Amino acid sequence: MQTVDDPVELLRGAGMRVTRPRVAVISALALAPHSEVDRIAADVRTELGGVSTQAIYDVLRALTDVGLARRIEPAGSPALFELRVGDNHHHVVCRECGAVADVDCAHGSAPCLTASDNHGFTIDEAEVTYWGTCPDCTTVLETTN
Amino acid sequence: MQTVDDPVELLRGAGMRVTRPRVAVISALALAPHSEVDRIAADVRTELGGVSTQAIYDVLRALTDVGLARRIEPAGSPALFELRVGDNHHHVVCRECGAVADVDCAHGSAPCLTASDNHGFTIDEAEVTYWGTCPDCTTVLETTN
DNA sequence: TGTCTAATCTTGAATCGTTCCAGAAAAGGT
DNA sequence: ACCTTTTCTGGAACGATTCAAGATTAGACA
Repeated sequence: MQTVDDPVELLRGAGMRVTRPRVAVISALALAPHSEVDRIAADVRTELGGVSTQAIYDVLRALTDVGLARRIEPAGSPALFELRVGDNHHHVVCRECGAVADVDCAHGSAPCLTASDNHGFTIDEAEVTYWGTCPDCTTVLETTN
Repeated sequence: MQTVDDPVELLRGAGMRVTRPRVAVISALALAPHSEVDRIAADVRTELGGVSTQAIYDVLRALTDVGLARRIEPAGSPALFELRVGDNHHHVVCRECGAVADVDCAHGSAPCLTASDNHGFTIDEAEVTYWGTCPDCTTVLETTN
């Protein structure tokens, strides 16, 4: 899973131009999945020096458009990005600190697509967000009480 | 289902003050579930005249805090509100127009709480969002092609 | 029924995340 | 090397939401 594919390969494979900001963004996401834009921008700047916020947004949009990255938006959180795509996995989000972890789909490959009553909608994706408390925050809460 | 409980009763039952804006917001939500703040504000103003946007936000927060309303935030959409609470139901969202419909949980009462690997998280809710195309937009898309 | 106080509402400004715009820079095919 | 198209920069703008301070009001209690 943690196969950190060469960013250059990924970009070429998707028929995209290889630019420093893009490579840096992919590297940043490989090291820190579920990062928000600010975090990604900070990481990229650490590596490259000055890069405009706009460039980060543009790169992330380009990556998600071609399917190299995925954008998730848990309620109350800014957009988060990850490189793991195409396997219909889900997420657990910590109510306390916002930490996010991956969760493989519990029901197989294309599972949750079954809604009891779809109201005539054509459903193509089921997105599951588990809400709870992460190990760290659980510890803190117990200590506090 | 469409039991439009008396807003005043609901508020009293929750130990909340009964104010015109609150009653109007509840009425608006009863008639148009899954409304965004702007929509709710418009409906409330139609009924009461001038009400500040802030008041709408305050009322909605108060209602969600006591559990009379529920806030949902589909990715890319402003917050939506509904009165149907406590039954762990889910939503279908139209990718084209943003229309939202309710979907009863397919797996029973407290179902989706089972994650394959919870990474040590304590999970208390599973939120499912189905993405697809609503009947209206399906028709339009077919006509266009 | 009048008084009092905490809860609520108004007005207006501020914040956050994100997008739009126009021009400068640069990747990569020819 | 050159040229076209894509990408990046800088700065302004935007929508949704929240913050802050003071005026108003619902409802408990005398």
